[in-house]
Amino acid sequence: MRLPLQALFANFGNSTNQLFLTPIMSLRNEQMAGRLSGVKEIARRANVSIATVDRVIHNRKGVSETTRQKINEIIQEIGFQPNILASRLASKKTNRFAVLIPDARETDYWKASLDGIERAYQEIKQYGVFLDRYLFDLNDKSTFVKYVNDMLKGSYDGVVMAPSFIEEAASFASACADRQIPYVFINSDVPNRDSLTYIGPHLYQSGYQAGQLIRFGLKQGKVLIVNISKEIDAYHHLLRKEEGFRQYMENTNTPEAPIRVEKIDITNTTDEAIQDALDTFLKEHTDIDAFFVTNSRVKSVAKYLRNTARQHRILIGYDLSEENIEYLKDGTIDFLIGQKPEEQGYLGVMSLFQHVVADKKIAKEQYMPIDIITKENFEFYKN
Amino acid sequence: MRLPLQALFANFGNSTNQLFLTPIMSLRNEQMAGRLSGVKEIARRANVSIATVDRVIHNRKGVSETTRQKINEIIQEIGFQPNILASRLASKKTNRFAVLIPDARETDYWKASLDGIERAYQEIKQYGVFLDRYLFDLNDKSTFVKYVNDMLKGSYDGVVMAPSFIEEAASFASACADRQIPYVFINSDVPNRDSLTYIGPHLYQSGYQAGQLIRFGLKQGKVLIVNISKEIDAYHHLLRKEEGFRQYMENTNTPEAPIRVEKIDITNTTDEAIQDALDTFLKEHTDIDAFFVTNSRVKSVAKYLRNTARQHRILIGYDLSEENIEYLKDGTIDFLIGQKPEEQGYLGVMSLFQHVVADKKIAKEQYMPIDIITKENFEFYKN
DNA sequence: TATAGTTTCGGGTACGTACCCGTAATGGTG
DNA sequence: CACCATTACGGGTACGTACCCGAAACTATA
Repeated sequence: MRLPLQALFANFGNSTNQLFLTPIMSLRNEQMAGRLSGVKEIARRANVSIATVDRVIHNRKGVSETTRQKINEIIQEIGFQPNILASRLASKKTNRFAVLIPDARETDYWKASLDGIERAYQEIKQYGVFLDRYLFDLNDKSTFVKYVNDMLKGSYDGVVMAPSFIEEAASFASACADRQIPYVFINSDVPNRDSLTYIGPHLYQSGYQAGQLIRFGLKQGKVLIVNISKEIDAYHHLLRKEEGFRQYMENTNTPEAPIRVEKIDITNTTDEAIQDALDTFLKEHTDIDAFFVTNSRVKSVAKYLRNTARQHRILIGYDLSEENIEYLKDGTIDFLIGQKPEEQGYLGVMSLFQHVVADKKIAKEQYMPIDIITKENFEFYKN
Repeated sequence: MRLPLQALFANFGNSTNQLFLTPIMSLRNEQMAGRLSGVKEIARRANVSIATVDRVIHNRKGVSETTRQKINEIIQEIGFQPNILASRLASKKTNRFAVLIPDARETDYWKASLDGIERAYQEIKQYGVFLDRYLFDLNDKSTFVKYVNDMLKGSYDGVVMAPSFIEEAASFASACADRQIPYVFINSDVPNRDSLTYIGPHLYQSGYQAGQLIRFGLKQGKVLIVNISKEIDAYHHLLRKEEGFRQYMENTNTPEAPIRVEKIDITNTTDEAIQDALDTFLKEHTDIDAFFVTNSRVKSVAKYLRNTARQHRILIGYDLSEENIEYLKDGTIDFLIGQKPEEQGYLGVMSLFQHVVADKKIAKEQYMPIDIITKENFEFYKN
């Protein structure tokens, strides 16, 4: 039995001051208030029926201005908050959401994201929410397009999507906007689109953070940035991380302790191709001290470094995949930067719910913490 | 691949009996709401009344063994999950919880914890839960004892406490156990007490993590551990961190690159006393490269280092207090280890709720992630 | 077999809110 | 002043579950 715990009331009210003054007595008051608050009490005080109070609460017509004001005053006075349990139970209203994310076959990053989506769904489905999941093939843009068309026919009340294919995602977003359907981007953003919210990493800053870690451990020397990506769209995101990383180095470089930055792009993502590319490059550049891999493919670099027993000082990459953690454990990888895919999925669905069902304000950007994961603390993190 | 949601309900579509009697719209609603799986449906299938189904669900007596089995089978078959909204609405049952944590005047660590508690309370109070907050004075053990006595008189259904005074907390725990009241420890544990759960940092491991960070940046040299605490109880917790830290150094020390560890205990926590103590110590030990402060008092060490413009390589401490963040921003502090007090408070209350109200299994230990906070990523973390 | 005691079960109402439907009050028009 | 359209409002039922109360069925005993 799962409870919709975090479903509602996401307001982070820090009005704790009163508590310091009256630590104990607060209960009695609230209990009292709990007993005689509610539409019935409002109706009694305003000398009207429950139905009229209900009309005021929901801004429906059919109430005289005098009565409306009187009721609103009482609502303010007793600080009425509707009982969502009863409310949602009584209204037979349902909502349909859809998510569009990559299929999880290739990586457990998207597996984690889907887990978060499921977790959110378990919590909110009792409130009369339905959720369809569309899992497209990252290697086949046409599946993305196909699902987009399906979704547009489905008349959903909200959409969560990972805009892996930027162009197509942008036009989908436009279509949603036309239909007044709120949409949420997770994992990566599409600039200049009026999404309900973006939930994901701050790419630039996470690269910047990687820079700090490398400089902290290296002091001076030569760093190699490794971009491994087949998809040109995804590549765009890697660039943002690279920018941040380079900027950090630039900001902190001094003549006495310089750090030089090299870079390699690998677009064939088979393991052999990656090993070959690294081998070729490193035969020519024997003085690389540290590696910054801009995504979860860091495992392939780790594999190379371990297999060749190549001397290196630092290896940093992204994401808590099982393979990556293995290399973290054996010391090949020094740091992993976590992007909380599970949390992204969870928040994506929840944000929609908060907006559509609970009518809450949603922050335009919800950046994930830039988790620094090491051999010493990884076991306290979930992906 | 699209996962068809309808599949979930496919099993229930064939029962035609009721459909003829029921108007189409009602059926439609039921289908939409996924409510062909409630007590009513079970009652219909078992050919009994709702009341009897209810008796089985709540293990009440007054049902023949035959009927009970039959109903249980149906419950299994359709995977019945009670609607918590309706359930909690119908039962007038209420629960009363209490929290006992330090007053937030001295530090915003406990402020954050209380925020988390409030956030949890906002979410669960509609389920008929009431919460009392007792905020004791960390400098006055008698307030702790006083509140403990108050709480024992209050006949609560559950308690969350920060066992700052170990002895007193332990005997309180015993008293709760006698009264069958579940209790949760947050922030620090009391060994050998059968608490519902412990929610807080893994002290030893967080010290171990600090060790990794210092070695990563320092390679070799001399480190000073700084324990600043007036309370002998709290001091015990600092020791656990120190142990972990020392163990890491021991595990990784090599003759070529040794790191030596010094230590200072400061028991007078006024700012002047701390400054004096540090000054005295460092006048005699001029070769300290790095500092590990075992709690949030790291700000005082940072203040000293900045004011004296003392050359140092690394400063690590605990907690995201505003002051600490200031020193993080200006580079005096290199790393802060976060212990998620807000999350601790939230989970403390929620765990109690899950256990008492929702009857869910709770993990015996819920360790917080050991967040590594830097100048580059702090803005993505809440305390 | 009548009676009392026990077990087993169903009807019905309540929880707090949503919303349909019917009616009284109001306003405007000839 | 009669008529109708419109506005303002109240009564009542439903949502899915909890639980009270009383009735039926069964068992045991004389």
